[in-house]
Amino acid sequence: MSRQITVADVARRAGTSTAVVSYVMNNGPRPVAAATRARVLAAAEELGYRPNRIARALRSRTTGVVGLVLADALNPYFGALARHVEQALAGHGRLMLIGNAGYSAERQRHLVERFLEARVDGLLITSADAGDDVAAHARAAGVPAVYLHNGPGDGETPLVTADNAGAVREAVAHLREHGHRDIAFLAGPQDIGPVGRRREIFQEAAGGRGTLLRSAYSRAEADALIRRLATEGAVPSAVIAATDEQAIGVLSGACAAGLPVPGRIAVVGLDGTPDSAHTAPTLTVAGQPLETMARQAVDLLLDPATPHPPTVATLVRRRSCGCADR
Amino acid sequence: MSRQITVADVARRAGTSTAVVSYVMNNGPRPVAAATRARVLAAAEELGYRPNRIARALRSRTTGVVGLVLADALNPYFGALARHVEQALAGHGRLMLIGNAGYSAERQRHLVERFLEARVDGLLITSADAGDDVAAHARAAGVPAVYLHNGPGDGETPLVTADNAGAVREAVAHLREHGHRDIAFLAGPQDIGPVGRRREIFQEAAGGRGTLLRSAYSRAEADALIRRLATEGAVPSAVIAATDEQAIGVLSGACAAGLPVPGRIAVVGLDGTPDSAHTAPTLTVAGQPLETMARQAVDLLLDPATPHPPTVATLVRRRSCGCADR
DNA sequence: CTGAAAGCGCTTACAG
DNA sequence: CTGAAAGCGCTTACAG
Repeated sequence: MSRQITVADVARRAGTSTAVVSYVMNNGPRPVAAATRARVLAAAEELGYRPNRIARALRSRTTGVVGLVLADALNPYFGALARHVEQALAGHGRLMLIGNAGYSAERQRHLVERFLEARVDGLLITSADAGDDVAAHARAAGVPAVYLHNGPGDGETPLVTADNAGAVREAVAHLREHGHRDIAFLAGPQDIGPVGRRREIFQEAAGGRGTLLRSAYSRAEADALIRRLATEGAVPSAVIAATDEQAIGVLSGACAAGLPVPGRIAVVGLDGTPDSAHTAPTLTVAGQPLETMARQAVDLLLDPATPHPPTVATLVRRRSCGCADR
Repeated sequence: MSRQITVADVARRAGTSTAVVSYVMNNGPRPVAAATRARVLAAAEELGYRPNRIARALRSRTTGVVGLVLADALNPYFGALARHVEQALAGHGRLMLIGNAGYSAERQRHLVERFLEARVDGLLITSADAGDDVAAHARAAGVPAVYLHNGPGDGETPLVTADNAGAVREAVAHLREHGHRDIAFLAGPQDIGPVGRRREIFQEAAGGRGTLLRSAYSRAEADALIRRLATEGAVPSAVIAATDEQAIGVLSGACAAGLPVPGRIAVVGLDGTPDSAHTAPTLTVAGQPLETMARQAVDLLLDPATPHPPTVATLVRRRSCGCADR
């Protein structure tokens, strides 16, 4: 691998200056005569010129890279969000640096610091807990940030949230249509963040009649919980899980314990992850518009003036609630 | 946000030169007197100095960033691989640029080109089809590349694969232990790549006695296939799915069609994704060592001399094959 | 052990 | 419309 081809090489071959090469490669900011432009393009092509984004970034102070710090891409809720964020960024010609913080505030800070060193043009934070306000850190460095899913909500940093209230209310109303009066809510270990809010909203919507269950936000823990409830004879007839992960765990736990879904226990999730469409039985969800949320967050990051109407959850009737197969 | 703090600022405050600041920040390559070092560190701390990796990269020709091009992070097999790759890279202090090619050879080429422009230190390719040899493109640019999961296998670019043969054989042997004689194999639409090889190996292992089924590598298609088979009365008593995605689709399709798993149809997957542990019923898999594969690929990328013993699949007995619950 | 200075490959005022 | 040259913030020979 010989020395890399630079603007100087292209300029020489095209019989022009490096400035003009730059103007051609970037379509601006100065106009270039059509003939000159053609010569430059030809020279670049012939030499196999590949612009060095690093040099460009140093000079222009913009890297074209956005950093996404997220809790855990293996959780399909975050994974789907990440996927849609990448797609939205690609639509704007941006590259994505990704870092999983794995529910650790320290690792989250570390990642943000590394991303700032890498001079990302912006930071997207999709975190499980809003432990400390990492966006403030970014802002102090002059880097715009947007929270997606969860944030301190102090109005300083834009925040795109799920429609927590709408999702819970849709789920409760739908289960009532199926005749359920005593609905259980499977919350997380503590009521923090947007998912914590879902518990509050549930208790409002249920008018104090609901049972409260708790497990970690994981399939394994929700699965174990249902098995335990089965041995104790304390299985509710309907459960709304704060997250799809928990709902899926309820499904596998119910299966293991021999509890028919939805016959013995109806289940509804509140995320609307892609996974929910292919469980056994298929999972009814009050689904969040994950793609819209991701796009909105990206648009907001790239242009803070973007309007961002509140997200709205939609009920997706599948089989776990008692609806018939489509 | 005022002007950014540079090595020059730190040097001035520490009463030394920028060279020394660099030596201190990088722990080399020249030694620095302890007292000087302390002054530099103090100055950097006081000024809130944040090294500019872009400038560093331009000069040192190394960015500390690795690009991962993968088929689709929403597929848990690729998603888990990506997660483990990131973890392995983080262990080496590297950042990860990620791009989903989504089964499009063109988008894959585009991503590789963008990553090369961004001057990644290396490229990891986890692709569904080895359409064209993008690693050759990287190598031509002087950037090392490693294929993970699938590659042209011409020996030019290192390749870390799953243990396809081992997985299929374990699955067949185990289903035989359960008394199954006629085992069906759910292959992809065509037999390409490593997953395509699984079909060949199956036919060897089954001694020509197996039924061949086909569907896209997705939950939805496998689900639809099983429902159709149910209406036709052509459901096999045991099926090995080429991918966990398909196996999970079989589970949801069987549930929808009222076919008990494993009673009416036993199911085994060949990936060992995290998802397989929490299906209903839980999915027995001949699992691939995804974390080891990811780590190996990263080690190989960073140091081509790393030994890489062949991966070995392990049978994980769960309920879908007919084994009792743990 | 330390300093002065060149140079990585671009972009962008500035001057023509 | 085009060119000559400065400068982005580092690292690294080179000289002391």
